[in-house]
Amino acid sequence: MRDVARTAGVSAMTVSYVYSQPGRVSDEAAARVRAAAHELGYPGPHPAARSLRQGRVGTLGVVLGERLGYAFDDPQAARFLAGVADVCAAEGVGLTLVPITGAPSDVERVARAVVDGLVVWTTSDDDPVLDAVADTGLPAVVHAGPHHRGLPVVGIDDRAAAEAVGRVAFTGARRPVVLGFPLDRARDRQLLDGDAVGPVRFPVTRHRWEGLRDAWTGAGRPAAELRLAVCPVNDADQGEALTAELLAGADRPDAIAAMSDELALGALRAVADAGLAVPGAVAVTGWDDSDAAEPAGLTTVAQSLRAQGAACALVALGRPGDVPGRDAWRVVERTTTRRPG
Amino acid sequence: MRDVARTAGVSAMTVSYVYSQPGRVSDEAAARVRAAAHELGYPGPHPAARSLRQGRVGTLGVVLGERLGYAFDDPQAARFLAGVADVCAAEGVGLTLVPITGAPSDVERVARAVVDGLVVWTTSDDDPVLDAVADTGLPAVVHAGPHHRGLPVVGIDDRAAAEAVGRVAFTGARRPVVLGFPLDRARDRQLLDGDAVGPVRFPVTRHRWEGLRDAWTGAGRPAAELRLAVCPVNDADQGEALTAELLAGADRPDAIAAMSDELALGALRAVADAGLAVPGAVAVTGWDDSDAAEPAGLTTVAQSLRAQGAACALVALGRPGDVPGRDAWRVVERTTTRRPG
DNA sequence: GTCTAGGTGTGTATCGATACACAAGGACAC
DNA sequence: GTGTCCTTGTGTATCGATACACACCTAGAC
Repeated sequence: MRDVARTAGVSAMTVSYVYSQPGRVSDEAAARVRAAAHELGYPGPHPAARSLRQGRVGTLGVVLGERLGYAFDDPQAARFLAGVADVCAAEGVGLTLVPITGAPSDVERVARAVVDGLVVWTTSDDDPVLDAVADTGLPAVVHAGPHHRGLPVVGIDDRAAAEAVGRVAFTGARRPVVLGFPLDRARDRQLLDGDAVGPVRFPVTRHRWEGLRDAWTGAGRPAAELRLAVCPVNDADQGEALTAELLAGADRPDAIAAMSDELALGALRAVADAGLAVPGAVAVTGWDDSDAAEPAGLTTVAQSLRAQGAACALVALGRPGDVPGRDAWRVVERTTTRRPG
Repeated sequence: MRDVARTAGVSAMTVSYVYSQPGRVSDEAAARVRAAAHELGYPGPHPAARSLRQGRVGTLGVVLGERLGYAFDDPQAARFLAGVADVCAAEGVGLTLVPITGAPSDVERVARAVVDGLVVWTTSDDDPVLDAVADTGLPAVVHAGPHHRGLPVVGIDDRAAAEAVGRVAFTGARRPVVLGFPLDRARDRQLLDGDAVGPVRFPVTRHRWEGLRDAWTGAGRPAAELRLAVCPVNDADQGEALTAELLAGADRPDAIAAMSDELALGALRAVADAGLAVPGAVAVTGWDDSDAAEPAGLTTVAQSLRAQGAACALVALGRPGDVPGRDAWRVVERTTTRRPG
């Protein structure tokens, strides 16, 4: 920049103004500066230097607690991120996915992120990344928990919603199964009896599980009867495969409450492949009311991950608007569940 | 940082080393520094300052030429970005979506992006963002064109692939239609006769259109007979709606070559709804061989957007590895097209 | 003729770190 | 006793811009 200034015969400040406040400089001086910049191949102000001086980067960080590809593979994450992206676009701010690998160095990666704020996609209670986020001192927000060191949390009351949808899913059922997310970061695939479920480290998984269990035990049934099948990955294929196994095994399920529409849609495929009737032989519920839920007639919990993503983005940009409340959900009953009575 | 150094009774450099090269400092000094940092609430080195000094940010920029949400809405973009994200994760680098709105200020946004390299998702020939990308002087790469000021381009030979799949799609057809992407950034929805197609500004659209047209005229048919239906948005609903209109109109199509699997799957739905047989009454082809193509029996062009995304990321990180060649595609014939003869 | 206002240009300090070269001191060999 | 090496700490220069206050000059008002 100094060279440009010299060549144009002006001071460095004038060059700076040409780029940052074009009105501040006379047309003639600006023309000379631009000519000199072109001649010397000066590409304009260096972004990092500008960020340092201005104390503003112009980008919002998102921490996924998973490898980056997850952002585009997991449909729920993608819906959430689309909401974040909407706000970023409106505010003219970039969106940076902070790289996470699962290694201890992740903490370091968060600390190095060049961003103006951080959004954390829901993670486990014991994820060290949460500390790193809090340590940055940047405006930050956690989606759907856990609560950690006073970081704000945006999300619905998963437990209440789970209990409500559970009551619908388990109507008339005798061998119910929950098709769920991983319990902890090990992400093991497993099938557990309801009284054998150990500590659940992911708050979303925990709350939904507890709510569904409450729905079952609230009807006077023993907790052990409600089984939990854990899908390591949230996609329809996983849901289909696991459901197929369950249907082929003893104690064929007659009600499946899934923690996502993707898992539920996979379950529906498996049920259809097994030649069983829905909801007659097997009732199925999902979670999210994604686009595919309605055509499939899937009973589900409607919440807007996109709206939640947008709300998180606003909070992390230091401009909290209307944040959807913890009660921003409802059960949408369609045709994959039984009517009471 | 200076305050921390003073409090710990060491120099600023020692503090710096504690964070950047922990082995370089004695345990005792490091402990004092950490204590002082904790006491003063020093969050560790400032990322922007560090980036400025080191000349490295640790993040890769992606320019989409569309509003950010597009990244998560458009399935092709998402597949491509998943590939970019894979590489970023492996390299421990972040992924920044550069905000684009369609306004002239987009150029400015690219210039301000704090990144180490840039990947441009295919855009129109006249997109000013390309100039801005070249001006940054950062390592950059354009996916699938256009070629611009020597920026490297990664992608397949769309025209050759289109001609190949066109020959399959149009076998035995008399009223073929191309279900295509927008022609220019106006993104108008329209239905054109083959000889009335004006300049096509998106290279991908242009190449696929030209290839498909070649396939038709190469069979000795007049160009005007091949119609082009433009879908503003790449999703199944658009493909379905537009196909439904075509099927209801005069000159009911008997072959539909779509520029994406999403559009093709929508077209299949519309054909099924109209009670027509595939491929008997209507043949259909897609593009990409996405996950849904195989179960649907869709004939399509197989290419790996994910692999292309990964290759682009490596190039933009200044570490070009094996870039998939322009011939990294093939036609996968399934059951939605007719057999010749 | 003087005073005020507004438009332009400049200088200095600063944003917060790190690269690099160097110095001090101890351990060790011979 | 001295030469070498290694560990550990320090100082200085620098990365590349911008905020802010100030100086200058020209108009116009009265």
